[in-house]
Amino acid sequence: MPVTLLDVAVRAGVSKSAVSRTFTPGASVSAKTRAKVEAAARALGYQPNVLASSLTTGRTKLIGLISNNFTNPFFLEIFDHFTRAIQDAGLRPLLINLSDEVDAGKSLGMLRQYNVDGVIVASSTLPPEFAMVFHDAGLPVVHAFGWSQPSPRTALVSIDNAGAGALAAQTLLARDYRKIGFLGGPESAATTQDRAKGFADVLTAAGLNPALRYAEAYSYAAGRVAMLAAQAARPDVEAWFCGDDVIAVGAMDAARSLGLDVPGDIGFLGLNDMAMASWDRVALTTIRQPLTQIVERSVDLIQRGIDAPDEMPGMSLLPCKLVERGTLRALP
Amino acid sequence: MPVTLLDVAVRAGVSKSAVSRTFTPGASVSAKTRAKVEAAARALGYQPNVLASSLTTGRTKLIGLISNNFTNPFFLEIFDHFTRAIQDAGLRPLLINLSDEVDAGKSLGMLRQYNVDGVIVASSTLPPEFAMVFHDAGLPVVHAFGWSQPSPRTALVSIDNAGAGALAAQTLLARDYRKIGFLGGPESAATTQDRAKGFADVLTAAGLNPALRYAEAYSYAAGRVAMLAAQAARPDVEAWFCGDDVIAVGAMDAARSLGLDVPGDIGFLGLNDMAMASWDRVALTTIRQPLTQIVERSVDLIQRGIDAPDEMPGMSLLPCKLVERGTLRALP
DNA sequence: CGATGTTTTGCAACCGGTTTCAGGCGGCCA
DNA sequence: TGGCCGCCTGAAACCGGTTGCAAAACATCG
Repeated sequence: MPVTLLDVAVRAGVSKSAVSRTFTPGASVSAKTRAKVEAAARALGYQPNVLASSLTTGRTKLIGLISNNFTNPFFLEIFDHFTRAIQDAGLRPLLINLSDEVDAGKSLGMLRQYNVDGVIVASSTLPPEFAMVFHDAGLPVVHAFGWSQPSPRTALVSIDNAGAGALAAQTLLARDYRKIGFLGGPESAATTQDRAKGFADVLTAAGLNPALRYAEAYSYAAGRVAMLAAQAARPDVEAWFCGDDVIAVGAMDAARSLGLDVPGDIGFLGLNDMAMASWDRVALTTIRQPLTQIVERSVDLIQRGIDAPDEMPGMSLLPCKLVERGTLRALP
Repeated sequence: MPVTLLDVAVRAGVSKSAVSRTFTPGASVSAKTRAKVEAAARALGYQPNVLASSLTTGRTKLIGLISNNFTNPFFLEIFDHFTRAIQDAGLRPLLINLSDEVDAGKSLGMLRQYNVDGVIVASSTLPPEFAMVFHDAGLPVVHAFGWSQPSPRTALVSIDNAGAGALAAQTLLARDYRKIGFLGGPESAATTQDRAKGFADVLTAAGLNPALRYAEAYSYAAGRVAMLAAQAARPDVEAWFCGDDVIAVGAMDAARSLGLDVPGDIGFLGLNDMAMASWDRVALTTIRQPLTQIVERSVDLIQRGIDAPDEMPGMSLLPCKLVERGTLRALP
């Protein structure tokens, strides 16, 4: 049923090679032949079969897009941007939902069956070793939203997590908060640790001693229970920097359920700037991740990795920006 | 670099065919040969190349997953379920983000290049004709969350939209609302029309005349502006049934910005039951779509379509259920 | 033990492309 | 007009698998 290269060749009265060359950029075909082939191809509605050509070229234009975060609404925005950027680069995303799987080997197996040209790991909770597995298998890989190690062995695009933590601390200090806490995502995630460190360093330098607490997941529910516990343990804290917007919302709802007013009695600062942070009923003051740039840079790096597999992996740490809304008290 | 079938054959001391047959369920191989091959394959870490085999079998185990809704948070849940269900069925999702593209031909071209085995269209705003394009091209297709036509020509899995509208109307009537409105999604979407009709039919039968209004998109912002306009035109309405949760939240925020109390002055009923509907600060009374079942049924139908391409397309309309929270006044 | 029937096996062709290679053709120059 | 060169072209091999077919191996039975 589908029309093949041979069909086009016959109709155009040329060889298979001629047709193939017509569709291969930079190949040697005369203008006359090309015209005949293109006419025939158009008449027949020919679509070259990427899979067949991948056999000889070794290129599928398939990118494995791996994530384990299908519950945090910020990731819908991430997927939106990633799928568009991948498509616009002439590639196609093969999506892998890890759920709770942490064994990269299984994903590697899946992706190798399809000969993907590269892999993008979009996750802030997976360890660098996860991405390394693909690297070791010879696949170009970019870890987006990952942990900024001193000398990363895979390409990495992320925010400067320590910098974001520092910005958060400065933001709270500037608003005259002195009893300050950090409510991070899962404690095991290195991104969380970086944020905590950048945050704590600034505060210690200011002679303060921040409370440090962690939610068990990047979710509303986890933020809620973590804040209930935090309020029991540290009711003195006046402002919390949360490692994620959705955790922040959960935490704020917990605070309100205890009769506290935001930002009157207690302040909250988020991280990400998800779409819902700007809803009236949320109006979360937060630190924005430069999502568009992270995605653009990731796709750019993956393409580089495909074109020049031997180049050193790149690392991009992008700066964050404060977005002022209504969950912190005003500047004095 | 990657190990091929031939490598395994050489190592096991058998022919290519023997190796191929070992990995083909139901093929004729002796236990002895199979053992040798499996040992060799294991030792070499062999992964059969799905793409190469697809050349002869015509099967890629690739499913095109198409959507144009990457901003409605409910769709993150949908993607989560779909990607998992597709993976669990031994298939892989090739994701296409339509953005504003409405020409199915372009997607068809992309997907044919990869010889996908089937297509799932996950969208409540795309017309049935969109899915038909794939059907006409000979590809199994399922339209999930689509419009329930009397005699669908492609497989369809969706809620009973008219039924959901009727349930909404009954819910509002039971709570003694009499001035009632419908704030739907895009007016051009047939799903919206079905919901409006089911809703209006019940109310007309009760001697009432509902206000009908439409938001321009399934988004918070669209819900907000639509409600501001609605309040200007129909300030008498006491309860609105919104065609989507996120529209409902936008509408409620608009109402609050006008000084109205929910549910004291005005009631709201949503549709979907997205995760955030249960957040304290939302607590939206809404009609739940049976997401898990819709996804399961869709994947089931796609597999049927692959196995028996000539069968009649199936249609599944699943019932919805009311989820009571805090945005409607209590039952009398 | 030979005849017959049933598995199992390898060869070779094929899927839809790409690419090497040798030769054909036309153009240019002397 | 002949010779040389460079650009195009088609034949054929190949990518990594699958599968029809015929022969080999094995099992069964009289």
